[in-house]
Amino acid sequence: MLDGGNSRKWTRRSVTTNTQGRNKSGQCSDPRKLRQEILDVTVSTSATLNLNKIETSQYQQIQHFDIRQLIAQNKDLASLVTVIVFDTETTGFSRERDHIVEIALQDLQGGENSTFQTLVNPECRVLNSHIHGITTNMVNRPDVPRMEDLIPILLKYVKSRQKPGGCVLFVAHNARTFDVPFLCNAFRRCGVDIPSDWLFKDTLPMGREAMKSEGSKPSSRSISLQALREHLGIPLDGSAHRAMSDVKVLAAVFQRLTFMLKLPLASLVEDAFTASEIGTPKKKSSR
DNA sequence: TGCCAGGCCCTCTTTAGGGCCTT
Repeated sequence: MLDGGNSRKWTRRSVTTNTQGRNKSGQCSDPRKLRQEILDVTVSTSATLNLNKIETSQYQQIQHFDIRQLIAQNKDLASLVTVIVFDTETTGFSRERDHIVEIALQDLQGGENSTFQTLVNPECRVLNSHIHGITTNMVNRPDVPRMEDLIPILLKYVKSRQKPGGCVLFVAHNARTFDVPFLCNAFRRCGVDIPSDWLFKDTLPMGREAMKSEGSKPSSRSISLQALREHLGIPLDGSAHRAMSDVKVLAAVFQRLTFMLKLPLASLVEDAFTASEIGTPKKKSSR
């Protein structure tokens, strides 16, 4: 159920989300319309956010989820697992100092509402616009959601894609040391826990393994997302280093890698990690 | 003044160092 109750106050400032790659300014004052627009991901959306802490906490109370128990019980994983490829653009590499400026998701089961994309207001200057083309002026605006505005929407969107009693497998390139720590820190700053039924899969070691299986020396071939895309003959759709464009590339790369490595869904899920397994940053080593 | 990201993997290796990957 997406509504989650009717007694909440709708007082947050207006924001703009965009679920298909284009941002459109504008506001919506009707909460019911907001709900409809957030889920209507085949068109650009604009929204006034009215979600409060109480609503967010509803998602934090998800019961502990143990996918390994389901595997042991030989449950039909295809009917339980939602695979979502995602990518984040940030203000830099530091998970502590830098912030997310764009996030995009694609549910691999496809169909209506299968993609979600939005810019994120980092509330700081964007100094690496030369990388992704996202400028300070594009995101430091009242109609672009801050992370605390976005999290309830994101939780709702993912919940809307989730299968009853199932989990979500989020896939990203370098997920373990980049996207997931950034996501964890963004949630932590907002006082929200990553749901325990969110699992994560990193395609970086998959790419390394696939190259190895082809006989390449590990050090001789790049396993960056763009290098894998070129190697696998996948066309670039949009600009590299924009979140949705990279998500589309990664979705194709991920499916090719699972085929090359003959990885069944159970294996993918079993090797996945949870947000709680992402440790706190270590002190810089002496080397 | 010193720091400025962090984890994984490879090798000229494991009591270490350096490159890759993400923005």
